[in-house]
Formats: sequence, structure tokens, C-alpha cells
Amino acid sequence: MRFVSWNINSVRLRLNALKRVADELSPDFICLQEIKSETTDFPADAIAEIGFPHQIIRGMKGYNGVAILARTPIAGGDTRDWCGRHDCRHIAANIGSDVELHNFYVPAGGDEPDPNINDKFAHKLKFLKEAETWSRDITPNAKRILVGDLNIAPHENDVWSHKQLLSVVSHTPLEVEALSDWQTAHGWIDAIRTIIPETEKIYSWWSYRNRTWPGSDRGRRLDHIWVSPALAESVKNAGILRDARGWEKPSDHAPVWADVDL
DNA sequence: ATGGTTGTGCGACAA
Repeated sequence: MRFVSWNINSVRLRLNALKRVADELSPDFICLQEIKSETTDFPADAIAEIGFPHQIIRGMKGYNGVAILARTPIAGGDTRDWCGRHDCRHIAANIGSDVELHNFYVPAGGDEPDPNINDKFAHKLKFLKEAETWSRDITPNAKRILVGDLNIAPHENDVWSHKQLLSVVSHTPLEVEALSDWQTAHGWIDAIRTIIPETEKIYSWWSYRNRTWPGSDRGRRLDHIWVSPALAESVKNAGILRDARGWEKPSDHAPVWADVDL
């Protein structure tokens, strides 16, 4: 089964790009973040025509919002609010008989990497801590896939310059540690890095704010696909559709994908 | 050090 995770940055604005992702990657499941659409305004029919009639959507006006798209029937999973907010940053589905799929959109965290003066950064850290606790409490042996825009690039080769980004939100040691704690709390395995070694620089996001694409390639790997220990040996391939960042009217994120034997 | 761009939706705010 092929899984795609993509921060689409407005689903209504990028239906054509979504179709292209579906055509070029032929995924079985697509997890979207930042759909920026109320659930009632979600372009469900158009996406059904692309080949994904089965949809679980959690949207709100203007901001955030996540969705899981599937070719075959799926059931709504165990989703919840995080940090006591109804801000549509997580949705889950039960796929097949014994697999959970979790789709996350972690808060970006603002600009200042100090939780004492930046509420957004404090929110990000709290969210990561709650996700860690959740990961420790869920049953240990189930087949699970966790994807999303986690808004953290953990490794040196997940950013264009480790040194220059050490105090930039998304790559600070505090966040990297919090992400690592989340990951180890359940033994989550970084599927993309099981295929593409940490010695190779790979990115999934390039800022709109500087004209770095594709020239100077100042990217970060903010988007992730993790699998539970039960699926450790089941990741067969993975990658990032870098080209999508160069399409007309692109999202600032490229889709990431992984093939998992279920 | 600053500002750079995009999206929602029509004024900021978030990223």
C-alpha cells in the first residue's frame, strides 16, 4: 500500500495539483494537512472523481484542517483534540481490518524559539508532549502508520544548513529533543529514513519567502511518515515528490510517500 | 538585522 502525506496549503486552490499527485504517485491513501476549508466546503465530489471517493475530513474556516483520502472504504478512527483546542490538527482512520492511520498537523510555532515569550512555541511544545504521552499509552503491538506535517526537521541532513538553523523554529535542539521523545515513546520508525540514509540531504518544504527554488535549495524536511514497531520490516520504498514544489502555483510543501506491506 | 511570499477572505493573521 502506498501512503502519501502532503501539506496542500488550501485544498480548494490546488485540486489540479492533487490530481497530478494522484496520477504520478498512484497512492492508495492520501493524507492532507492545511486544507484551509470547512468540512462542508471540502471539494468531496471533485476528489472522488480523481479516484478517492472515501474521505474522512476534519476542517475549519481559514486555518489548519486535515483529511484522509482513500480508494477503498475506510472507517473513522480515534481522533481527539490536542491542547484543549478544536483546531483540527489530527484525524485517524481504520484501514483494512487491523491497521490505524494517523494524520497530524503539528503547530508551526511562530518565529521566536522561546516558550516564555512566544505562546505559539509554547503551544508547539505542549502539543509534542501530549503526542508523546498518547504514543506511550496506546497498545504497543498494533499496526499503525503516523504521517503528517510535524513542522520539525530533526537531523542535520534534514535541513540545508544545520549551523544556520540551530536557533530557527523547526530545527532547535528543544524541538528536536521533543520530537525524539515522541518517537521513542512508541518506538515509531522513520519510514523515509529507512530507505534514504541520513547521510543524504532531503527536504520536503521550501519557504515562499525567498526565491530559493530550485537554485539554492534551502529546504527542510518537515513532513514525515512513521510506522509502529509491528511494521518495522514492512517499509519497502519511500521518497519525496520534489518536483511538485516547482509546479505552477505550488504548495510550499512537497508530497512525501512510502510503500508499506500490510 | 531585516524582509522576503502565499493563503484566507476582505482585515489581519498565520505560516
